[in-house]
Amino acid sequence: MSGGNFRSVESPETNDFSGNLNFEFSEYLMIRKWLDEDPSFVDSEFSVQNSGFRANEVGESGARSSQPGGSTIRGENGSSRERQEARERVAFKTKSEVEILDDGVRWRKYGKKKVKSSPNPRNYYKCSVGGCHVKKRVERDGEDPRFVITTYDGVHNHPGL
DNA sequence: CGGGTTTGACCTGCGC
DNA sequence: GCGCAGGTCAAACCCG
Repeated sequence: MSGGNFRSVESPETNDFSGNLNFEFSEYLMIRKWLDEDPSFVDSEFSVQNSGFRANEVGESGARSSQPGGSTIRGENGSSRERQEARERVAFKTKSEVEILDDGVRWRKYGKKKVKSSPNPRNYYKCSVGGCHVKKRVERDGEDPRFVITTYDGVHNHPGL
């Protein structure tokens, strides 16, 4: 039952925003999901979803009015782990032309770095919500520029936007 | 005026 | 001990 707490990502009825999208190409792949304390999760998750993620173009206007659809990554410690500060790291491979994926969280870019593994630079984002120290890493796939790899690092401590 | 973004510099960890 | 790669911070600038 790995990834049981991640079911919330699927929004079976939250398609209200489907008519407000700039482009409905919302497809993402969950590459990896692992806990800092449980290496067993490494490469344990590999799912393909295509239901509810919103990709906004540069300069989207008010598209962030619908509910996040539960896309907010939150660690519901359903296991024996009581470490609420456990570093949950999830890597997503999203097919989008832009890297601005509105998942209901306000991100503040705090750094950009070019990595050797890819000819494209990597962007670092941090949650601008006070008390929420969640970080996000966005990188374009070097082999498939149309794909964007988004890595979430941490768990949100604030209610959905 | 405030928040957010940008770019370079600096720091840390790991490998050799 | 040094070098490389990755990650983070900070000052300045831009936009709303």
